[in-house]
Amino acid sequence: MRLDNMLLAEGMSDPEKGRGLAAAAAVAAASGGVGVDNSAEHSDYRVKLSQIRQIYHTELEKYEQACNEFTTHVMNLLREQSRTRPISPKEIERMVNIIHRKFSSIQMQLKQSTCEAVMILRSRFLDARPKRRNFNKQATDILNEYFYSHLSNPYTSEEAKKELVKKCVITVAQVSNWFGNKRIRYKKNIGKFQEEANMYAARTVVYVTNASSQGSQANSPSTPNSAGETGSPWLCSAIQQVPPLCALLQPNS
DNA sequence: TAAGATGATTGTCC
DNA sequence: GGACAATCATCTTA
Repeated sequence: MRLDNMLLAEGMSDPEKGRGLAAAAAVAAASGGVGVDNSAEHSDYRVKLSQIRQIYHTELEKYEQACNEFTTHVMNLLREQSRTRPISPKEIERMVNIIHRKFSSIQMQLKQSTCEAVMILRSRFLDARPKRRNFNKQATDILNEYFYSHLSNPYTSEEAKKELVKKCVITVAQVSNWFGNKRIRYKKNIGKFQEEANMYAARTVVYVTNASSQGSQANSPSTPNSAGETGSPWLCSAIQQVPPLCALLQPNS
């Protein structure tokens, strides 16, 4: 019963629907007019689902035909035997029932295999984790600028997060992930990030200098938290191990 | 193609 | 619930 429900949910119970979808999906796939990877994958999924559906119905028809043929064959045999011994209608009915039970158990196996195939297909196409994409250069730049200009306290407030989300065109979770990864990787290997830190710190210095020379306050990144700030535990454990960076980040440098 | 870089996930701690 | 640390999975580069 559960198998039937699942097959019904996947549209397996309607052979015509299967053919129609298969044709539509095949046309979509062949035309190449699929806008995004996702829908391309989904059309591939539909094509494969339709193939499974067709195989299922072909096999089902075959089994039904075989069942009928075998039943007829056994009936004929019984009729032959009835010449030599008396065969009651009950006995014939019993034999037919046995045959039908056998074939329905085979059908059940077919349904089970079909369900398994559909589930594998689903897990491969629909439930699969989306592929990772690197952020674009601009987004990485913005995130790095914020990180290095807030080295003394590289944590994002809700507001800053929202702003970074807007600027980088990524999600809040991605911003949080990025900062989480960055903090850990920076701490683990400050030496490796020194050059990068110097570069972004220099950028910030230039930016702030330009901004102040124009008589305006720097507004990007939001609420710039002077990187030269002292007293932060983070600063102590991280930035102070990079003397050139420290020098660069001194307020009066 | 291997190694390194990087975004995402998971488990743990506070 | 957020931060951290370890790890996974994928991408990029030499």
